[in-house]
Amino acid sequence: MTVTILDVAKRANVSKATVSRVLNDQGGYSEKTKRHVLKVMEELEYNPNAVARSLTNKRTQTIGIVLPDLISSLTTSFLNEIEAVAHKAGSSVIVCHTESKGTKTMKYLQLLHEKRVDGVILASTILKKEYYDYIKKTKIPMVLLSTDSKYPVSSVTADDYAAAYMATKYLIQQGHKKVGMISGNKEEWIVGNHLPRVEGFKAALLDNKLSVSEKHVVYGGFSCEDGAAGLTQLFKQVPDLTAIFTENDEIGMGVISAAYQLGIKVPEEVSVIGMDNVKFCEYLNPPLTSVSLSHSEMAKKAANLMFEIIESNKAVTNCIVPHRIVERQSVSKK
Amino acid sequence: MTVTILDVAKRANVSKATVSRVLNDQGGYSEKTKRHVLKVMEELEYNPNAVARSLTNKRTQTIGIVLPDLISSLTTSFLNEIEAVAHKAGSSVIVCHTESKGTKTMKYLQLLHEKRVDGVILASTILKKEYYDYIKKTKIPMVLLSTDSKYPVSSVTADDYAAAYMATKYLIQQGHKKVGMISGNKEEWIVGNHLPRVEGFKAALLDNKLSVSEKHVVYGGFSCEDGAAGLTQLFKQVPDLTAIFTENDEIGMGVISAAYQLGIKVPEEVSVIGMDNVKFCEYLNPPLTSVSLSHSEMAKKAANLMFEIIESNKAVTNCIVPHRIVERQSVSKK
DNA sequence: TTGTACGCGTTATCAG
DNA sequence: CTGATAACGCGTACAA
Repeated sequence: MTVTILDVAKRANVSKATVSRVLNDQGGYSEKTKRHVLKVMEELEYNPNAVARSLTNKRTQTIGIVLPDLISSLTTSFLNEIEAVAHKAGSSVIVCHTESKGTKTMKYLQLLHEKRVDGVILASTILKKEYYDYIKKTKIPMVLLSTDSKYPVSSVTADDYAAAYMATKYLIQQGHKKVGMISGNKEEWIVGNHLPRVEGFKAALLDNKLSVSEKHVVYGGFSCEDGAAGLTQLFKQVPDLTAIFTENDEIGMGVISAAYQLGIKVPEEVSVIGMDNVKFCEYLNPPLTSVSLSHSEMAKKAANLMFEIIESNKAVTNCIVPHRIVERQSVSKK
Repeated sequence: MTVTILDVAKRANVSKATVSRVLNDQGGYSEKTKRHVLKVMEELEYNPNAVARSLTNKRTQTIGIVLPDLISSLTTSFLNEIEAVAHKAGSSVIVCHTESKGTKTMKYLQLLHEKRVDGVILASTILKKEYYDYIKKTKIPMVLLSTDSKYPVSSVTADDYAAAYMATKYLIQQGHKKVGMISGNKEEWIVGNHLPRVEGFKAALLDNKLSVSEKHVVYGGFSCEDGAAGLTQLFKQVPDLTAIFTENDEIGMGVISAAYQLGIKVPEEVSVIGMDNVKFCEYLNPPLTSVSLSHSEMAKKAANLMFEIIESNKAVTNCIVPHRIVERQSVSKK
């Protein structure tokens, strides 16, 4: 069947051990035998078996990433960066896609453990006690991506509160006094029982002595549809609105689209600022001003952290990536 | 350390064999011992080792998917569908991301073989002879997603030629006589040495006795930027243009955006039709008419096909998913 | 119904 | 420098 290390050994008149040694060039053999063995490998088209290797090694050179239903641009940024880093580190990545409600998360954790992945990156998912207990017991190295947690687990996140504050303050600085927010679903993003983005929004308003109430924010989902629906809802709740902060860019895209259909001019009649600074912002009409959370940077950091933990047992590290506003044409002065 | 099947066996006063049997409930044991063994597993928090299992099994319950740099919405559709199907089939998926030029493809194929994946889905990538020879030699089950090939390999694709033809014909039916195309990079999509979408475009024009020449199509990349650049380039090459067919929706998004910035009205001055019918089409200003290739359907089919091949050695199957035009507001009658 | 013993492909530990 | 040989954790004929 498939040629094994033993076949190579026989053909080369050496022992398995020697073949294994040159395979992982560990040294401890003559140049001559090395060349010979290498040649035989060529001839036999030998291909090592990573499964067998992993069994003795206790390393699979594979990490898992589990993530919920996210905007495709986010998912892609995360995946691309992580895969790139992993590949550089000689590892592969298994993707586990928990649907929105995250009931599958625990199952995936178990599955990944069964496959003996070297570590798992948990993205945009609240670390429940159940999960924490599990990874603690099994000692699976884990890093949280884009979520914080009260447990001692490494993480890389953005400062959602501060970013939302910044976005709102920006609007205020442009002269807006009546500003609303379209948020994503309440349940899904609860981190430690609060909504950092909503709180940042409110705080900025309060600090500038502007009116805020529950009427100023509408809760929906994270998609374009929700943005479109949110716009009319928000105007219903506070009719003299002049600016809107949307929890992410898809929502922002939805409101720009809905405004267009409704004949409301952006930014002349309403300004809108999004969040995430996803690629398409630049290509909307008008281009969407957004606060950049550089998800790819977060993902890259998370992946690098992961391998540091795997390889050198690095201590729990929590890192926060910076954010900034990138101005385009969806916000005007008031 | 970690508890193995042997630990369970000892504690339960049975042999490994018995434990193994109840583990895979193969029957051939008394209800009593089954319950007992199960209980012991619980107590010991036994977690099977998939690596060891794979070694004897010759099945890793893992498939690989290799794909190039694609639009994020495509990547996500592909991945989500494939992962869902795989998960239902009790498998995981390893993602391999070959950068645009695809030089890493061969390496990934080898890597996946080394990991002894049960099969690989190759997406949007030309099946070079080198790849084909390799999968033939190694007997890795493979299905092509969104690419055809002259080799006997299973595949699920769209009929790019027909779809492009349909898009162009649609424009013509709306009364347009001067229509151009913005295509993606020449090299990347060469399938059997031709560009089906470009050819479909040209054929539709010819069949309707309209003028076509190399001037009517500009070649660039597949992104928004390329669409934006393509627009001005195309107008330079044929100034009296009234309609544009773009090879994908991102390009279409780019031209809509560029047109807006240039003060060219869509669809009043130029109509544009895209391809792929990606989610965001609906939320552009104006919403982009596009020919739907239902990528998620393709991906689902591909994944299902993959498992049929793995499990029942299904013969080479080539399937083509249908396409249709979904009308929105970016095309007007002339 | 249950146990024994061997194989899966590598790596690692000792000897020589 | 090189070769036996024992793990690694599990499945499975074969035997009892």
